Amino acid sequence: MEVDTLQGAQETKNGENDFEENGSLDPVVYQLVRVEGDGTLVPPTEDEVLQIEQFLDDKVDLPSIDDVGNVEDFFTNDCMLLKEPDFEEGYSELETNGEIHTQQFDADLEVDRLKPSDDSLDIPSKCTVVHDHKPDKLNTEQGDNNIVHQDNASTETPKSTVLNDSCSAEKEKADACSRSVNNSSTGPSVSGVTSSVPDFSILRGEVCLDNLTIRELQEAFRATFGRETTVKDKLWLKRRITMGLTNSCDVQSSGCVVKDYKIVCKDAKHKLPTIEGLPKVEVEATSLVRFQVLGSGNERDTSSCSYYRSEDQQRSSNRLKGVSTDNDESEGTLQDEQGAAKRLRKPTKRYIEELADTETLDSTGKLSSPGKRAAHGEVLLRQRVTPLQEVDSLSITYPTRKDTFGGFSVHVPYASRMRRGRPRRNFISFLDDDPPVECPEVQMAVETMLGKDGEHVNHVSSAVEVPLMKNAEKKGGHIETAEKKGGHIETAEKKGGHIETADNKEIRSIEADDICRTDAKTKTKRGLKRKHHRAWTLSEVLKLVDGVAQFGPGKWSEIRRLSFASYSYRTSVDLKDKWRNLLRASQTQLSPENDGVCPRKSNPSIIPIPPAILLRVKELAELQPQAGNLAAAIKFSGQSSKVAQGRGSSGFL
DNA sequence: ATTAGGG
DNA sequence: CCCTAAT
Repeated sequence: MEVDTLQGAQETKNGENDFEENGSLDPVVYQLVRVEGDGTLVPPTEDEVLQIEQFLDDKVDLPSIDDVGNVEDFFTNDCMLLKEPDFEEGYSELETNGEIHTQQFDADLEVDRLKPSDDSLDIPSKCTVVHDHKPDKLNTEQGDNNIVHQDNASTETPKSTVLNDSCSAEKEKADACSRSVNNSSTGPSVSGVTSSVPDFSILRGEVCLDNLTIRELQEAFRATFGRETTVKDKLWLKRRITMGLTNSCDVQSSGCVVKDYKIVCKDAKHKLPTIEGLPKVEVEATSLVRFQVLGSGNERDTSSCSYYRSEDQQRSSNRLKGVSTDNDESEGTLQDEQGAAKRLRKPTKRYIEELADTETLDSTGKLSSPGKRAAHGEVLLRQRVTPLQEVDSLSITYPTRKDTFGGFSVHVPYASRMRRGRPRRNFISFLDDDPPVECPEVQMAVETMLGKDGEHVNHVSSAVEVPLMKNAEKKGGHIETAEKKGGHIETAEKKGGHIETADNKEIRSIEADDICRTDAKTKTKRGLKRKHHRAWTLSEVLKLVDGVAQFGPGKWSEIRRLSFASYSYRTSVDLKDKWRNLLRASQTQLSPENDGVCPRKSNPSIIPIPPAILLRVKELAELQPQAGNLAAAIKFSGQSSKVAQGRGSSGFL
């Protein structure tokens, strides 16, 4: 047997980094290793590394500028990430300093007075203690793999009882929640159609999370995250679901209503206390967290619950049945038009070259049949990877390096520390030199960044800071001045050269990736250095979806400017690509043929995109009749088998 | 410079 | 993600 652990080594700083003092976390250096049965540490595979990094990434991404000021919620969320009780195996996070958590909890409690009973503060009782590896105490916390593990279990074993129960429960809730609209039965009825597909209908329409039973909450959780949970904790579930749907840690534990996968705040009074300190623009400006205050504060949840219910559920039933009938006709005709309207392009140069290559290879006898795409692809791939020709392509041959931590000497792949690392630069100088007096948001943002910074900056070699400036000059400082209203940032931009601001409220430091990328691009002629693959975060996906909902598909540059201002590494092309993938995913993964069986489930390191989001994607795709699914439908008609199986990278984070 | 599409 | 055509 083997146990996978993520071992963390903390660099102690005499409590200087206490949260209370400067708002930053204790820096923790994580290193991913695999602990074999005999206790030896073995470097992980690249996939594992990436997976964990993604996990960490996600965590760090959470308090993105949108959530400036909600520090306590960041912690809450952080705790939740670590806390979830229903874990069994997989990677665990070992933290050498158990006090960190309690610190966080304390802080959380302190700030979070309105939610004194917030259960998410519970310290997990199922912590496993790993001994002897470190002088400090080690707490294992829930990792990432377990999530997937759960998901597998859930997809493989249909739980009819749960579904049935949720059906009846849904009715109950409908009764309790609404005075009219008795067709609510249509909603629950569909939930039984596919047993293995999460019942997203539970999130369809307007649902008061407060009124759900634990089981319903669990179902909603499953609809949100695509995996099951055994957590019995209502508050936890509610918060988690809310966070999932709103993609924010800025959630409240009660008073929230889900309407079509979006969190609708019913009660303005329930707003978090921290928000009051910030200008309202801050909250409203974030397209992501759209707290729509429906009605006045004294309006009760139940009253408006039923309001949207009827039409929503009708829509949902239609949708779940597949493409509605009346749409079929119009879409059919539209398809042709669209297909004709689709951009035509002549074969690319590369395509021609590839053909030529194939032929030459074929003539030399190295490649048997030029028609076989697979073989062709392999050849091309090999050509691309051949290391010897490009000496400076450092990415190809990284064996392992010896690394020591905790007195252990371990071989660690270079890849694991080649990149990663969030902000690689401390803002101290920036703060000192350029005090943004009039802009409290910026101040808070910087502080938050510092908090984030502290987590990672310590294990980052300072070497990257050198090319940073150089790079900043080259690329104009990576500054996004899209909607800058005041000029006071510009001083900072001259100094730091790595500040990206939009709306005067989003600040972000350039990542080493950017540097590597630009460097590679300018240095080496043809980008043999690929942009580092950054797995799409759930939050990013949500931002994208929201952006599309807001600006419409195709407005990638707009979306990037407004919704992705804090993600300098996502280009508009990236957004476009991701959206395309999401579309595919929404069409394959949600289709009944797939029977909800998550494709590629062989690889448990990949988290499937929550079905709820996919549904939103699908909605948006249907809503925008111009392109999307129609064009795709044409295409799929040709090679439907491939698509039906849902291969390809779509649908996963 | 952006967008769409193929790979 | 990358590349390139089209706009």
